[in-house]
Amino acid sequence: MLKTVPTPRLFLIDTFGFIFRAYHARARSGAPPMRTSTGLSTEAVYIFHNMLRKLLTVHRPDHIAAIFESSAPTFRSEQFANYKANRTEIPPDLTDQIPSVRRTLEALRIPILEFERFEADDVIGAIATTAIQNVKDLEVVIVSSDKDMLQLVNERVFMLNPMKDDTWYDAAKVEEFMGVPPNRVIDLLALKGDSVDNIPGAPGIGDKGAKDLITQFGSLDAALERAAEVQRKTYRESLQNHREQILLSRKLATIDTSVPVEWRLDRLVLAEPDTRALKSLYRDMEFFSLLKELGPEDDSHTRDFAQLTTPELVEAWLKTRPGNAPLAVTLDSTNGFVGLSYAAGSGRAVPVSLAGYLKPVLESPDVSKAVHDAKLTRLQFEELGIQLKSIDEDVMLTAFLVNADPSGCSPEALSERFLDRKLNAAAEQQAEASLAALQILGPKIKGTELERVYREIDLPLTPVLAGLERTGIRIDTAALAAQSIVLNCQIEALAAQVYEQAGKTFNINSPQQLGKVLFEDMALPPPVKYGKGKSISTAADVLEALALGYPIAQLVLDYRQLTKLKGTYIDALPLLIKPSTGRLHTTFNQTGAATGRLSSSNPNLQNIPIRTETGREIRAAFIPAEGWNLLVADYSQIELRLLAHMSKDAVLTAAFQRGEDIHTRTAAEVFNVNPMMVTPEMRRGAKAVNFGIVYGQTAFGLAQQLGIERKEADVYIKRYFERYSGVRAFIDRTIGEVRKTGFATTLFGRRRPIPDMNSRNPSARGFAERTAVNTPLQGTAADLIKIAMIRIAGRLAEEKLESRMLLQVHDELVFETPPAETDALRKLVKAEMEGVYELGVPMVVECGVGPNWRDAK
DNA sequence: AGCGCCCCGTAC
DNA sequence: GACGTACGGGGCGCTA
Repeated sequence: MLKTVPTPRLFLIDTFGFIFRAYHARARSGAPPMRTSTGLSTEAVYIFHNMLRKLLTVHRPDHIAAIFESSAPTFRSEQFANYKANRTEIPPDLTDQIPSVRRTLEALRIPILEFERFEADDVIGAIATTAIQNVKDLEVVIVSSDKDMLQLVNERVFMLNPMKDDTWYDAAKVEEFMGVPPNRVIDLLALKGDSVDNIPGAPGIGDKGAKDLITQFGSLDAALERAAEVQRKTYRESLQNHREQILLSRKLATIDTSVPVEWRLDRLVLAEPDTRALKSLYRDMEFFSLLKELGPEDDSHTRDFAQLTTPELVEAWLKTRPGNAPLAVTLDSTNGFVGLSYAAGSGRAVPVSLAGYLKPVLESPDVSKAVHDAKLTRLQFEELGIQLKSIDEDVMLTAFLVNADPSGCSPEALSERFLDRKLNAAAEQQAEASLAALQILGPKIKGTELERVYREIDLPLTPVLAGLERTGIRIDTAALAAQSIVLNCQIEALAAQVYEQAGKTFNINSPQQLGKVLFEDMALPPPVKYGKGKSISTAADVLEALALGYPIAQLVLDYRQLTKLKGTYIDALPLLIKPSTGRLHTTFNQTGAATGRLSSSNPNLQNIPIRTETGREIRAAFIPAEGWNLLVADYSQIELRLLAHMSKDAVLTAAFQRGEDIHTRTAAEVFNVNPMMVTPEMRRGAKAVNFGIVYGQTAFGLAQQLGIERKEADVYIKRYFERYSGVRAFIDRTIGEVRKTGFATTLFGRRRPIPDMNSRNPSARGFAERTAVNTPLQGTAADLIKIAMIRIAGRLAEEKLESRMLLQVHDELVFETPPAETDALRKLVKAEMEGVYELGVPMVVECGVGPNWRDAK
């Protein structure tokens, strides 16, 4: 029986022709450019990749090659200076994609052919011609969207246009499409020209004319010879007068199938795709859906290059590390790999299942570790039962000290900024990137005050914070559940009243709808202050101003407060309790605030309510371990004390030294009365002034805050600075220095760039100036409490106390403590916090003990 | 449906 | 325009 053997086929891809057309087709379509998160264009790669994939699956080529254009000048451009002149302006974002196009081909294991000085067209023509001459029965398929290529079509050469719905061209199809058979395509082009390739053609003869002339005379040569017979005057004269140009055009349009290219069919074989390379490409290009298709599991054998998949490989690799080299470590928990590197190019990934074999090294105090985020990495390894030792470098913290930009410290941001490359997601590459970034960032802080902040504050704080996070805090969920029910009733009742007053129902939560109801439907007097954007502000201060005259305003205020507390805290917090510990574990971020303060998230435990009664109920749900106490220690007026220290203002300093109530003192100064005569109202005003000074408040803001006239606020501020002249001088001096250096600096040398100090925009400049004054105060306070935390944690360990530090809230620390230790802890904490650093004024810490956070006061 | 931005409100 | 530093929820418009 006869077996039908499929005809072998060689596919030749016109690479540049394709990506060029694909790019422009997409650009013309008006679709937004496809880019990675870092701005790298990817659409040409994407389209090219999809074309290849379809080609490979639909046609299953046995033989294939992607032809690349020579980057050097070609013999054609030497021959005719303007050749393809209109095509040479390749947009830069397309040029940028060419290396990735190459990677795509390499990953799909499609052979690449490139010959110096030859056009892709000619190379394709030459290969197609020699292929069918030399290999019996072989068919050639040209993959191109360039109609010029149709001249190559014959009974064994075909063209496939992936841009045009995979149209398949054999000789008949060429004739149908072009109106002439393949061997006359060059004649046709010679007459009609080609603006893209800058082939001039015959002036006055277009598509239709060219086709008709070739059909009528059978060929261009015949048409030229018998030009006199042409009826239409423009055609006749064009043929007669532009003979040279037409012949040159034909020469340019002719694909030169005789260029000497050497190739071997057995080299142009399609192999299995390199999955590892494909994944890496997809990651870099952010083709996440394609990445997902490949699936995570076959990583183990496709990544064997960088992967240590057996204990033996792990042991062998570890031995390659020079004894003194710091080891960069990452843990990619999503994919389940530990990343390791001790030098550029040494990166390896170890499956988490084999992490145990790393334990001796990771836990060795003699092997120095470098990580991106010490606190996170420490906690991640604890989950694997590994206690990392000697974490001597934290790249994230180093980067933050170099540039206090909360958004610029992620591995991705650092990789892009300092390594000028997109971060690959593979664990071993992350480790390498950490090392590389550290090599650039480390020297920037070496020998400066920043290095001391790093070595003495931020880095030693990481295990302390890890402890706080690991411990978590206990929550009285039953109390919160009960509150939720009560609040629900109250909220519903309030909503009903609001709807009744409004005469309709609407979404009270929508400031937009609320604004319409209040100021349009109900015609309440709108605030002088409008919202920044389009809609009228319905902010609390606006509603407060209306509350006396219009009951609905107060109802909305109450509604807002209750829904806020319920949504943000009462209902949200219990959901975040970790089942394995039954407690709430926040994350403290050391690079979350530009001043050097910590921030807290998931949940944010630094903004738990305290001001309102309902809010305090929430605070009461934060409780110590069964039978223990909660101890709260907070710095009294730390920022104003720092202001006294830094400004050396005599009045402020004396007031703190005498242990006076600072707001009463300020009231006495500003209102020029004896402290005994200060009323609560006066003290309230003075307190607002004191806060305002720290934040750089203006008279307008103070007036707004206190509900007084601007002029009156002006007087307060003027008197304040008359009495506290040292503060005035400090503010002026600080602004001057920050303007000069561009940085605001804390007492310990932590610094924050303030770029807008010389801005022509008065608003931006004002903002910069306020920041310049506030940052040293806020930042120094942050430094101080961090140092205190490190010392307290040290003493808790040394003295083997069971008490645990739970939370930090900027100027406050929260502990849980067994009754037997409570007194000792109170003394210890107070001493360490107050004695953290000697200032020109005393530091005062107030401690409270209680059964919950609200009552520990 | 998911993302980003705005408004608003909570803390220090 | 007007008070510094954060985080987060809900609304809402945009994009896919």
